[in-house]
Amino acid sequence: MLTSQRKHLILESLRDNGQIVAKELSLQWEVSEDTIRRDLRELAQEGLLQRVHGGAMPTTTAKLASSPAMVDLKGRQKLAQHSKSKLGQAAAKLIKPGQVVFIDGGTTNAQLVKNLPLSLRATVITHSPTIAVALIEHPEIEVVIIGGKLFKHSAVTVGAAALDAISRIRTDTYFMGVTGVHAEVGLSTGDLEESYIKRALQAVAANTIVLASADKIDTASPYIICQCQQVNMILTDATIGDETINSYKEQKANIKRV
Amino acid sequence: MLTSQRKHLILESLRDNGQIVAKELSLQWEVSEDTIRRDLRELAQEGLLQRVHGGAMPTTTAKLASSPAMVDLKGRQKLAQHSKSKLGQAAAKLIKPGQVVFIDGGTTNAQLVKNLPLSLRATVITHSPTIAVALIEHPEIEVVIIGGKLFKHSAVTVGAAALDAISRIRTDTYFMGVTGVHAEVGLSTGDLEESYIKRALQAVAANTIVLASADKIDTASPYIICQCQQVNMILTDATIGDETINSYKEQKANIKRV
DNA sequence: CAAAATCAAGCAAAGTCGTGCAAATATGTT
DNA sequence: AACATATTTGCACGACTTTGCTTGATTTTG
Repeated sequence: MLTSQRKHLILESLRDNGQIVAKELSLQWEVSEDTIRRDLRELAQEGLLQRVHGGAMPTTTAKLASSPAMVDLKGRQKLAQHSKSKLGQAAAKLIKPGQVVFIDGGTTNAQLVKNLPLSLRATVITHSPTIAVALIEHPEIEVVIIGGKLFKHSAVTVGAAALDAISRIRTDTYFMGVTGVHAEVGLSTGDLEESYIKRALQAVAANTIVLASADKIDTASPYIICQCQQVNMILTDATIGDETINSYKEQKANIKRV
Repeated sequence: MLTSQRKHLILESLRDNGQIVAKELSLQWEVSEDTIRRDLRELAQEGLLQRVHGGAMPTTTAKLASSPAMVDLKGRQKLAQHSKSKLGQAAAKLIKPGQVVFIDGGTTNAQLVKNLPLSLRATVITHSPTIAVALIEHPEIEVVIIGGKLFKHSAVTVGAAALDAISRIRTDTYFMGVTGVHAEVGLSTGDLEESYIKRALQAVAANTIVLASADKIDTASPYIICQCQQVNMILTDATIGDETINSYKEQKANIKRV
């Protein structure tokens, strides 16, 4: 396993779980605890996390007096968040008044919800309780929740009950969340159940739009959802290079930067 | 569990409940009381809380000696929080390993969830996305969400879809939330749709337990769910007087104070 | 006052950390 | 291709931290 890849995954895990336990990761990835500790040391040096005995915590949660490293870090976080937020803003503009849309789980789609205007009148169907809670604030949006067994890693419902409920709806647009976008492999996700749900959702949607932040581009996860050209649009970061974009266009995928 | 993680949770719990009881946290997190006491000692050293015999209090409460009126007000708020938390604790103890329970929406039931031990293995069915999100932290609890149209005022799903999903389940215990408890009127709530859902849930549950904080007692809301004696138990505040309790017992209602 | 609960201090076991070192693997140069 | 240089990784070692337990003091409660 590559060092940079590991560091990347550490930060991702920190975002997802709010904490890092060195021993857990060493077991999970079959490397020594020393290696994880070294990674944590270096990431802490860059101000990307806070080391604690046994692992690490996000710097935001850490209650430390402002250190010189903190300024640097906050700027960097803002930057990464900013491009995700841009993506969310662009996606939010695609929802027109009166439409019925399905919003998938995931942090990128959470950004979409954050950017929805409070006055928007629309119907949002979701299988993510997190998204549903975020939409309570919007008085004009009718929210419908797809029930089922809660898959905790992604915080969305899955299983037969969810599939059954999905089969009884039709939506204008489906905002699909993915963990991997790859020109040859296609769109992919980390859980088999989820991949079935995503295909079912695509089948009942007139349009499917994928929101993929830069870190998802040119990566693949275990379970393939469909090919890139099978969705109506892939929305990604402005930071992605021209040649990368072209590799997707060669596959006739409709990929757009914002 | 990481030390720093635990300290953050202590401060969070202090904000939520207005007080810390060392023994309770040691039971809930399955660490020795010494460990909790050590954490409290160190947090007190940093001035983040005020140690008291048996646990800790927020520093703000202690500092308010200056304005007598404010002490009273803040103290009352803290007290109200504390008694709600007590109710949650008592209810949490009623859930036994392996059981299948339905947890209704509402702040009192949210307190129940906060007090569930992390190691509890059980199945929780809910129609509240808020409750579902709170349970993501619990690794051993299987969460099932009842889908439907989201009723925003209470943040629970309602409607035909929800009723249909409810008709297909059976639970050991239903923790019902209400907005009114009255000896003559019975149990009531503020929304018609919700009252139907609550009756349906009661019908599929072997036991129904009502959690009612002091402010609900002897009040009535527009939509009646059922009579007080039709549920297996009504759990309420220790602050309720004996004569009030007796007025319910005369109706053969099983009301208990904690 | 006396029983019960809570507390602090000290101790030992287990867990975690940093440093130095050597083997394995990449990278660059001749 | 052969060699030198740099990076990465796992291991060993001693130092440090955390934790639960014991003991005896202190506080609370009836």
